Amino acid sequence: MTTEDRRERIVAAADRLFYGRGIGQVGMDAVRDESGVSLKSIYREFPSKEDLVLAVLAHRHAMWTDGVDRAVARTTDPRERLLAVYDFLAEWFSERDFRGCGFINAFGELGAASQRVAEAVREHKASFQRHVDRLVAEAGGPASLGPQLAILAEGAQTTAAISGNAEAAESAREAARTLIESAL
Amino acid sequence: MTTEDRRERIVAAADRLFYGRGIGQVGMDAVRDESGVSLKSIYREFPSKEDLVLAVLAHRHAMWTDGVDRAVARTTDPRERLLAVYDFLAEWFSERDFRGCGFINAFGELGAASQRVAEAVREHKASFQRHVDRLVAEAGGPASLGPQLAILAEGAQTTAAISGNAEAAESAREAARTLIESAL
DNA sequence: CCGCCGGGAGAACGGAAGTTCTCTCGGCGG
DNA sequence: CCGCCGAGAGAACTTCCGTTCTCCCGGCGG
Repeated sequence: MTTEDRRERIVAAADRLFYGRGIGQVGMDAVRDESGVSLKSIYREFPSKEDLVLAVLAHRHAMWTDGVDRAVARTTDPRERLLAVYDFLAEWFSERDFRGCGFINAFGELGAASQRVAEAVREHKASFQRHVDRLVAEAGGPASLGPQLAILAEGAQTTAAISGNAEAAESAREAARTLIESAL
Repeated sequence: MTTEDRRERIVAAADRLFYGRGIGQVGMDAVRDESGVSLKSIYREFPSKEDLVLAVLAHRHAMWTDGVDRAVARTTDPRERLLAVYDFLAEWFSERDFRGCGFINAFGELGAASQRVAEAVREHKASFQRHVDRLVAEAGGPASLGPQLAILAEGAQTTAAISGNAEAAESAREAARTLIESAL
């Protein structure tokens, strides 16, 4: 097993555990058991749990960005591309182990204690906002529309996580459609 | 000092600490120091930390509900009453120690570990949804509008918390206005 | 065949935190 | 005045967990 393999295994295992149970509820022992990599090797790759958390967030960011990109790429119509974001959310929400946005969860838990985590979360959200802004610009919408659409996406995530109703994505999509039509 | 006094002091202190730092980052010793009530008395009122967390959430729920009610009561025009929700958010976001929705934070941290906490958060959000639905009904809006407006409020909270820009409330309010006008 | 070394298993260490216990004091009823 | 009880101060106990260490094996170069 190569070093890269090990790194990926560790991050994938930690992601599953952190996301599923909450970061503070997961000990490094659990990461070892889930990944099959010894504590010694884990600590060689990630000098502290915080470093592992940051790696997990980076991994999640890549996955999320990929997912949105793929959904958006399914069409070329600028308006449909904007709405595709909510289609992606709908798919995500209906996954069996959906538990809200991992970044928001991490922020609520560690944002006050770890500046690095807080910064990673901020950057993730800023990146999403930039993406939405770009799609809005391509659709010829006003700059004020970007924040509104991003807020809808955020709200859908927490609503779906807490009340467990995946239809939040439909409501958000509907609202987005209204906002877009009213702005164009 | 009466028993009620003590209970309130404990809950108020715990609320400040839990909300400001995250629940897991606050020890019972810190609650003792902040409240000035001995551990023995704290544990007489609240048999476990989880019980204290639930009391804090109940307290927060009452505060939040009061705040929304007061903002809504400032006007009688049904449409303005709906928008007043976002005015309340704007005030809240600009408070110095705003750190997002305490319920969402608690849910991300403990939702998977504590069913009681998860249930309290769900009930809080459901209660807010009912409130919004009622306001929508009074304004003569369609049932589909309630969830959309609630999602906007949720999204504004996490957006404001993470990116630290209180203007999220303005964006949400703007979006809400558009949705309302388009639905009536 | 032999030694080296990367990695796993798991014990060990140190600190933090939830919970309980002991001791003490001050007020209040008899 | 005396004893009792509620409450605070703070130590003690236990468990958990982040982190490190020790021991051992198995493969790989000489």
